[in-house]
Amino acid sequence: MDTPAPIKLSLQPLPGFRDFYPAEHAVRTYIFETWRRVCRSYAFAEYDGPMLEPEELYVKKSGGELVGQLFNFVDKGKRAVALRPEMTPTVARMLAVRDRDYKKPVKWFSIASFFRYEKQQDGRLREFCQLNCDLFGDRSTGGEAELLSLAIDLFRAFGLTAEDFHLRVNDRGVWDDFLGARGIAPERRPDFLQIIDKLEREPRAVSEPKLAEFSVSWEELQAFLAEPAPSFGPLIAELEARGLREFVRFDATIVRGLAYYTGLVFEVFAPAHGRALAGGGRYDDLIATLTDGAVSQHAFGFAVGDVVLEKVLRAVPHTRARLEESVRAASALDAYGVIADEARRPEALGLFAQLRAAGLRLDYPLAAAKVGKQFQAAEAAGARYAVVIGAEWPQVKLKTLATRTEEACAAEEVLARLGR
RNA sequence: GUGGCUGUAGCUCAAUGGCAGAGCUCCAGAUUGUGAUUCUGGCUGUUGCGGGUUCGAAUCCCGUCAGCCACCCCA
Repeated sequence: MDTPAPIKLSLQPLPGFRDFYPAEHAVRTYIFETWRRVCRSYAFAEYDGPMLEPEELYVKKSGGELVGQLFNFVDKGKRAVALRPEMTPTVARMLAVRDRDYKKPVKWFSIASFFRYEKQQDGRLREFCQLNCDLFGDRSTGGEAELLSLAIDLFRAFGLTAEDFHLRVNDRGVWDDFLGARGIAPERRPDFLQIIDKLEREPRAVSEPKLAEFSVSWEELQAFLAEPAPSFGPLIAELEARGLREFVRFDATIVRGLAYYTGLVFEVFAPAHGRALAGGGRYDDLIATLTDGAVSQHAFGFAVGDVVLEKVLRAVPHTRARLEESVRAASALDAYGVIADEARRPEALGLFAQLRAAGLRLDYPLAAAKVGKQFQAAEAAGARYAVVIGAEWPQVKLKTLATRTEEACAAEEVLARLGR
């Protein structure tokens, strides 16, 4: 029996997890607030669900294969549980339980953390955040266009343009038709879609033999891909009416990896990075699957991850500038209180309390400090004004830091002068 | 899960087998009622961790952990 080695406490977060110090947290807040603003403008309502779910919820819908990537364990009640790897099964479950309580269509969004036990690499962590937007109880082209439009505006809101991203849209139905016309059994559809999904990443020499197993030749497939998409006319018209046509491209090779997608699928693609910023699709059968048929509801949704989005926002100069300006503005103080005469600290504290109660963001030195230091602190905090309290109380001085101009006024006038 | 590269001060890095260093940051002072610049001083290390080779290891070897990158997978 070995004596256990003394455990040295690591000060690092676990692999794939992140500490959010104020600078990083401010960036995350900028992203989250932008997401919220856009979602609300589309009349989507925010919800959340449990971070921990029965492992079964994820196994049931896609078989046992993904269990190896779940962040799962057995709890003290001997339950097999998993930290949520995605929101869709949770939101589908929530909708199924209270289906009758909500008028259709249901438009919901959430901003939440997700987990997967994988080796981390560029843009992939073990904990990450996602925005999820879902539309239930609607199967119209108008609803699909609405969600695609939301997906576009979510990225335009950060300053990204059609140069930076576009949607790649397809309908899995085109492959059902393709396979049906060739007499290929529906059970083999997932395997076939796998080949299509990897078409872009794998060389022809790899894909061609796989296609041969379905009696599909390389030339035959290329000819099919070259055909114009048949049934997207109404969707295109909807997008054209919103002035969003340029953001959308139809591409039959987009099938998305998830097993539960049934019809329209899409991803938001950043060509300069060769990466997907978001992905989603229609999953009309999932709710019925989860409830063993007790509830059936149309569903269409997508998710946006925070990691790749932030990477892209930092890489594009104008979105980077916007991000940095927003972070700076969010943390800047309205005023810094300078206590020039410690004998007046009680009066100063009283005034500062009033200013804060009025909603101003204000800081001041917690202990006696030289006036020079206090102005340095005011500058470093990005304060717009310095309120100087000294021996001349109840007269105070109000200094505009950017212009270095100073004026005297009565203490009770400060709030009005600061413009609130 | 597989492979490649990399781990030295809070950060960026130097030191190629011979005294562990620099810049930046941070703190203090020059400057006891006004921010810049400058100058001066100060703090900071089990060289990721463990073992091996050697008179001597940050340096060479083995293992391990972590990070980055590419696979695998992608909810």
